Amino acid sequence: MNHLFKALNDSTRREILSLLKEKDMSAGEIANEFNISKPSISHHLELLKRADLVNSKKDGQFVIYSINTTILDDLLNWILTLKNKTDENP
Amino acid sequence: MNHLFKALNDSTRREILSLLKEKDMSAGEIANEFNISKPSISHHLELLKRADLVNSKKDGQFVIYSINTTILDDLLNWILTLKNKTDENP
DNA sequence: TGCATATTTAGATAAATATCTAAATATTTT
DNA sequence: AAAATATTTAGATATTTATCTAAATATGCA
Repeated sequence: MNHLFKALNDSTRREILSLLKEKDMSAGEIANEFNISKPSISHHLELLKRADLVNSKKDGQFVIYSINTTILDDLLNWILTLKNKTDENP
Repeated sequence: MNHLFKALNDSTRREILSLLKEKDMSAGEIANEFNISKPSISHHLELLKRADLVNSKKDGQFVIYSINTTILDDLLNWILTLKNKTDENP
């Protein structure tokens, strides 16, 4: 859960997820959407990967990133648990 | 949204929310649950308040904190939007 | 084989953050 | 009014983090 919250606590990374929601993209394509150096974007992608929010696969010289939303179910459950004052109404 | 993600990106603050889910507590009661100084807890509570995740009301010399989960609806929607690949299936 | 393109790794730096102790403020009690 | 209790504010410090440039590591192409 720590990795997940950490990954989401940055607007650039959240924007990357929004982009990947629409379509898979290479690291370079993603970097072109921001006024941030490619190494910085690479670092952000690494944190997203560590949180299991994105997958990557090598395609020739490119690395294609895709979103993985299954991990967000954990977050959904965490939130819903917090919203249920007790477990009396599950 | 920035304040919200920032507030949640700390395990102490998330634990505070879990405590407040069960019952309202004073700042001191909260602090007693952690091996962290009271000023540090006070700082965490301030960040939770800035994110609108908790409310506080003064009761004599005590300050009673309570959880506010309505702001979590924004987070829920943000997650659900991300999970819907397109808006074709709303 | 050698050059161009794509991405990551390394190392440096400035800003943000969690924590502490000491002091200030507010309230209650004696 | 003075002492005790509860909480926050101030100021300091060590760690984490986002960012950069330069260099290293793939891969593709001529």
